[in-house]
Amino acid sequence: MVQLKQFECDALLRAAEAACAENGARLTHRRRQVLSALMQSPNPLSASEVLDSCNRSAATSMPAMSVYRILDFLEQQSLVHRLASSNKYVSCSHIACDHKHFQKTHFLLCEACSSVEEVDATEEASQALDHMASAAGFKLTSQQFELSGICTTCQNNAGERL
Amino acid sequence: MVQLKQFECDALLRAAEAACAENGARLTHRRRQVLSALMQSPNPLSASEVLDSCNRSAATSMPAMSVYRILDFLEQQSLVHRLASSNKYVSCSHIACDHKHFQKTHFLLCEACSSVEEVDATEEASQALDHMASAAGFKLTSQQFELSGICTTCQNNAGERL
DNA sequence: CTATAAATGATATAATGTATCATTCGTGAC
DNA sequence: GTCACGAATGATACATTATATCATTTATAG
Repeated sequence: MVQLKQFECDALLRAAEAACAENGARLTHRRRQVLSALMQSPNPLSASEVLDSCNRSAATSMPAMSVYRILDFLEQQSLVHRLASSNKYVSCSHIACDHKHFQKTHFLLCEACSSVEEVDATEEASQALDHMASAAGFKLTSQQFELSGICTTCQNNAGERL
Repeated sequence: MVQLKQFECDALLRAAEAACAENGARLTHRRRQVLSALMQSPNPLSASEVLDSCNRSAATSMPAMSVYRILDFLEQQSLVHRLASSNKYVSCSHIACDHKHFQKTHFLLCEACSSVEEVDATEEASQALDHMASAAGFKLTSQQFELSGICTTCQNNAGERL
């Protein structure tokens, strides 16, 4: 997950608008504010962090209520993902491309810098997990997991400090 | 995860007491109340559900504050686990045996009945996930994941209803 | 028995999320 | 254009969940 430059952000917002339109929904001003707050953040944001971010960068202040509503909306549109483990939100990294969200995406969470990487599941991993679950009689319904670790950057930083 | 009979519960409480003693900690009355509430529940419980459960089954009412404190304590002692995805707690299924918590345990969460199964990670799955993560430059620090699915019982129930 | 630290009780307050209804805005019918 | 309608937002109240703090009680060692 990388902080976006303004022109990249604009392009994504246009793509998001198109995605909404396909579903008969609209990407309103408020929704755009929330989505771009998430797109511009290098880390996942909680609802109130989104609120703060919106209120810092805009003239008219956003009601807290709206943030909750809009995050739900954006999640339904698959424009943002909710990370259950931290109850925070990230903008989807597939807004521009037309990945139709196979439900085989995982999130790698860096414990050091809190950055998030959205990765496609490998066949290998999917099968291994399915296999493990079925040994306990479970049939997995979701293949969207949140895995904790340390990202490349932070591994390097740790090395340098030694 | 199965609701425990009273005598099983007592045996586990004794084992838990011993585990605490090893760490120089005590399993007090209040802590015992909280732990047995979790052991007797077939599902994970939130902090306030634990509180309700304690207050239903005891004469003296427990302050809410204590529940938070005690859940933290029990988690440190590895007697209960916190499920990040739902922010609920389950009693550890290894209290009696001396699994020393290799950090290679996963939780299978049934979406239908909310029951939880604690399973050991397979080598296969561990490797596949490590491999997937390292392809994105991540080094996994935890191998304790929460996987959503449907348990055997609920699969069968669904079949019968058709 | 007493000093000490740990644990609990009690209270206040912060943080987060939901329910509800009035108002505004965008869109299509006319 | 403007009117009616539904969607979206604003505003308020409230419920739920969690933290901070300090007084009190309890267990244990000396």
